[in-house]
Amino acid sequence: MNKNKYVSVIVPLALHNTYQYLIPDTILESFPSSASLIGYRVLVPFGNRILTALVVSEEDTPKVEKLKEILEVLDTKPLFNEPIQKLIRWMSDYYLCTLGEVIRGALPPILLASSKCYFKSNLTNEEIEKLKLSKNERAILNILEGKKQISLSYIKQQLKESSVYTSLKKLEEKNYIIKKIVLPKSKIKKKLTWQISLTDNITDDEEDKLRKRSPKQYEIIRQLAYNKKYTIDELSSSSKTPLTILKGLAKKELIKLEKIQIIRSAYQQITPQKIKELIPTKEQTKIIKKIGNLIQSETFHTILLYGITGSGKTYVYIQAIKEIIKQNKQAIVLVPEIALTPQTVQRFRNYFGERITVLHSRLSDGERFDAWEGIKKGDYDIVIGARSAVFAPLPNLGLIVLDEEHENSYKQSNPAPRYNAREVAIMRAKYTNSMVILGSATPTLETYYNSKIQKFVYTTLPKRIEERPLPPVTIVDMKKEIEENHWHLFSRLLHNKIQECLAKDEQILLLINRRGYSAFLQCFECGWIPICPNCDVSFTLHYHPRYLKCHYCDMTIPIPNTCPECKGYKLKARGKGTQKVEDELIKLFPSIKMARMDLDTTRGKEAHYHLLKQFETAQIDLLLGTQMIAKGLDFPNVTLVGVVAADIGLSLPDFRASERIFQLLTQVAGRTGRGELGGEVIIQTFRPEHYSITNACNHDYESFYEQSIRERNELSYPPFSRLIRLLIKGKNEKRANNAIEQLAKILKEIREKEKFLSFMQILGPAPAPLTKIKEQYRFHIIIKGKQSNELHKLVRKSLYQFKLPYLTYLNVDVDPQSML
DNA sequence: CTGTGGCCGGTC
DNA sequence: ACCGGCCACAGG
Repeated sequence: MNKNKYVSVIVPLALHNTYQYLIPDTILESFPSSASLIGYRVLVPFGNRILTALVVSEEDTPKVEKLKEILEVLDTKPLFNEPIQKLIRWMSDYYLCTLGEVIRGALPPILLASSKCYFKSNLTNEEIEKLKLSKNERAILNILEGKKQISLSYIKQQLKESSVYTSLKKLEEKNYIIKKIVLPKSKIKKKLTWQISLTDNITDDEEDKLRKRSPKQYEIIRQLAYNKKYTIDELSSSSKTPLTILKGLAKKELIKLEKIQIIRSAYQQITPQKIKELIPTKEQTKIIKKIGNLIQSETFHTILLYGITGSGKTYVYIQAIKEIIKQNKQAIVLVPEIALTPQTVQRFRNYFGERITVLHSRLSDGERFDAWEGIKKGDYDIVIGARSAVFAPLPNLGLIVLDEEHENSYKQSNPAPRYNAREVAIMRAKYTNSMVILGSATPTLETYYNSKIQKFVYTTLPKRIEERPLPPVTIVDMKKEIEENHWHLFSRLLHNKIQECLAKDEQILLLINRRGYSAFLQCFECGWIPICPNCDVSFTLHYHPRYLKCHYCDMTIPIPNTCPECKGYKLKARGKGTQKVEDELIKLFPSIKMARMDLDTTRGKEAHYHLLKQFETAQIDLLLGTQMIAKGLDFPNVTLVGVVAADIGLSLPDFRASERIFQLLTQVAGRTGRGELGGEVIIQTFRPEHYSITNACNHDYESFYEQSIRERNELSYPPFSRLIRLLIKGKNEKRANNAIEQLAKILKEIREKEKFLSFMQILGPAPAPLTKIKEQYRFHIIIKGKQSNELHKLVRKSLYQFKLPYLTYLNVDVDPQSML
């Protein structure tokens, strides 16, 4: 009946508008008249390309005159259910970004592919040389010469700045090149294989016949006797089993031969292991009961699970999930960085086997697609994943667990949507009447505060399992070490402890706090430091092999022999990078078996997994690393944790600096004393009196909280206020600077005009602490206000009036984590 | 006149 | 984001 003929879609770009299209009759007819296309993906022409877009509404009248038609409907079911659609709207509203940006952040990239342009040359090399051509045209033809087809993006990349479009168009007009537009793949290929299964028990008679007449077929039947089902590659014949043999068997109806889909999964090597059922502690039982009651109520709640390191939080998650599954609902488990936590995946596998899948950014397109589809179909009860798994399309969500709730990897800082998975999880739970469990041994001040004011339900595990004590922590005052003329990377105490540990065949974790810890080069005559020309930060010195590298733009240069300023030769290393610590360790303990775990050594897809496996199987005595070794590892044989320099990062211009140090130290200290061997922690620092360090040393979260929250209150920082950061960047310094001035002016004008906004503080404009990254100059404004909605109103109104100048870019960051 | 690069604004 | 169109300027 009066079926709507028009749809409005959002395109996955930074555009605020929705765009309307006509549904062609052919498509209209193929759907029942009652069906709605809302939430479906469609292929649409947009400008001169083709995009995957998402339908958000239907209309029976056109909004503008000339409408284009939808090319194709890509889904057979809405991609998002209603709560997720609501969540997407909320995100665009709250994080001040477009709907297009939100769906780009929420969907696996292949689901939003757009068309690609390719070019092919009609000419041979000699013909090109004879022709009269412009510089650009010749360059393009040279790129295309002898190649099958070259993508537009590659040509643009090769020709850098110069405008290629006019040249390409001319060449096409002259018929020298052919343009080809390739539509986005609407469906990713499924991986298929043949599955062979025994139809019935074979009679002796038949078996006999087979053995005599067709030995190859007989061989297969014999194998199937062990296991009723095989895929074709699993059949353990010497060579590949020819399909014809199987077909022969199928014809005799002895086996069933079907095509099935192979689910690509990144975590196949993690198979369920038999485990003995744990006996919960009294505290665990109490919390599980409390959470169970809340789950029974089927109403939205956020629960803080504050449990010290090693207190058995994962067990509580597992029991809560079991409860959810009983209600025929599903759960999401968010972990900070999945590559670092194969142990967590393993534990969930042990409990839930095949009903769990993994979702994170390192998956291949195929793996991600398969996982996504499976989740939507209801093949899984549990999705475990990093930040973006908060959008997993579980049909009947009941619970979201955020493990290590304090981790800042839950906040996406680039690109937009600059969201925090913790807030998004809470909103999603609200829209679905679900529960959220935030677990941490060092909750963020914001979260702990929320539990104090009863916004969150507070639960706690104050003791370690099996009554194991927290490890004793010793602070070594490095100032004293130097006063006593012991000028070394390792204090005498830490040195001795490492030695003892090695002698006892126990394992060691050594933490290098990377922030500001990297080594750099300096001329000892004039003080010159090599600075990256693109980013205005000092180059980091690398040792094996030796070169200088900028950690912001990856630019690499050889180490200079002489100082370009004073022509002196005294260029020396300053600071202590992980590699330098490694060298020092080898010098002190020549026979030590160690591994370094940092961004440089864990590039590969499974590098983490292998490193940790080696550590687990004691092929390594000492694991040296940055913050990543502080996260969630559970190795009972680790009896010593050393922190080389705890105070690095403490004096950064960031109101969260002391919180981060406290979290880091508490977490890393928690990596030991997890087995019968016990353990201890040595923290080296130049500021032994700082409350982040002393409180971490005493395992005293409560005192740390009291002191920090007082500070936050006095300075009116979160949770007592909200922040929005506006950053403008551009290659042209003056232009970017003018733009931020302009924006500040508008903000201030609006604040004056609207009385209720008069309490908003506008800080800046100022150059950002990192003034230049990748040749772009950066300026920012930070806006602070008590009320989140007023803050949003001010910024939204200002952005509406503000026109961004050419070649400058604006980042809006709501609740920023970092202001550098 | 053409080629090129900067700038602006539209994309249903 | 990406592209087409407009304009100004250089070079013949």
